[in-house]
Amino acid sequence: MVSRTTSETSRDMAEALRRRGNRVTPPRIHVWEVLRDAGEHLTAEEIGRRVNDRDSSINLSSVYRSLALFADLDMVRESNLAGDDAARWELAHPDEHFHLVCTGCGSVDHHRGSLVADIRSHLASSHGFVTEQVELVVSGLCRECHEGS
Amino acid sequence: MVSRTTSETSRDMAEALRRRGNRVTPPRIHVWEVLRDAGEHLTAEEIGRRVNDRDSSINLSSVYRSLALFADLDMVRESNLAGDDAARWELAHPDEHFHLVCTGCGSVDHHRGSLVADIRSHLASSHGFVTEQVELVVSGLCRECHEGS
DNA sequence: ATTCTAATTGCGAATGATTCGCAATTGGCG
DNA sequence: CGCCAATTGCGAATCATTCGCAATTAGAAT
Repeated sequence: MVSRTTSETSRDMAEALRRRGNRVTPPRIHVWEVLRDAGEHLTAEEIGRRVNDRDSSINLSSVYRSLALFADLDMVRESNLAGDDAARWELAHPDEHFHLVCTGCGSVDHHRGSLVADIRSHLASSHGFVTEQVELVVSGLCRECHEGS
Repeated sequence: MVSRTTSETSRDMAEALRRRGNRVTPPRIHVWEVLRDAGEHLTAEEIGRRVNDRDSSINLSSVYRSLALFADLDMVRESNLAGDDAARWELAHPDEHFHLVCTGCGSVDHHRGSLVADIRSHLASSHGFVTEQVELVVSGLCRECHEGS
């Protein structure tokens, strides 16, 4: 069963681009596939490195431009993990999640659950606030680091 | 009734600094008081401007250094509001809150409530994750902008 | 009060992520 | 196959934040 809300395949990605009048170009294809294969959130720099492993002629600027475009189309998501300098990117997922950053081991866990939806409904009912995006980053100690100390 | 957990007065701030062996200097005093008087989150640049209104000899670097020190002592809090470039600062408050950023009018509301505590306890019980800091920024449309459209 | 010394400052230069301008290239419709 | 606006590569520009370092200063000791 293929989801139509997320463009899981490169083909879907290409369609999504063309539908909006954007071209399907090597930088975009590679950025997409790198993000796809990584599964995790990557720095623009990391993405650039991996893209260059596939095609060394692609410039970092184009990586940034591709990411900006995909973000605009809600196909990738940018997040700024706790007090960090560089933004990180990942494929957009329909089910919202947030990040658990462990200050002990540096691991970043993707936490899925109803929390984000709860926040959304809480704000809607109590504040008349229509949520567009929830940016939630929790830092602390994961179970392993906590028990180990 | 004066809170002892937050150093509400400049005197308390001075004590807190000296207790840790830090000096009480003009940059620190002014940064503190500007933040205190503003009540809201300000950019380092904005803080610098206001500090300079009081003492034009104070350098922006010192503003940054003061902020970093206060943040280290948990006396001010840095937050990176939604997809923004510059960080914003405010006095640390013992009761946790988060920010509601309206994409319509640009207003930033401070939302107090149990949500942050809920997140904290949820993660502790279901994930064994000991929360240190919760960074939550919700963007969307506030009631006024929502109704007005 | 005066002295001493490490902490702190002001200044300007460095950094590092991200963006921009622009001429050269190229996707994709006809 | 050819056109032409969209896109790229490249290098320079931004912009917030940080750093190095010599000069200044808070505050403990005298």
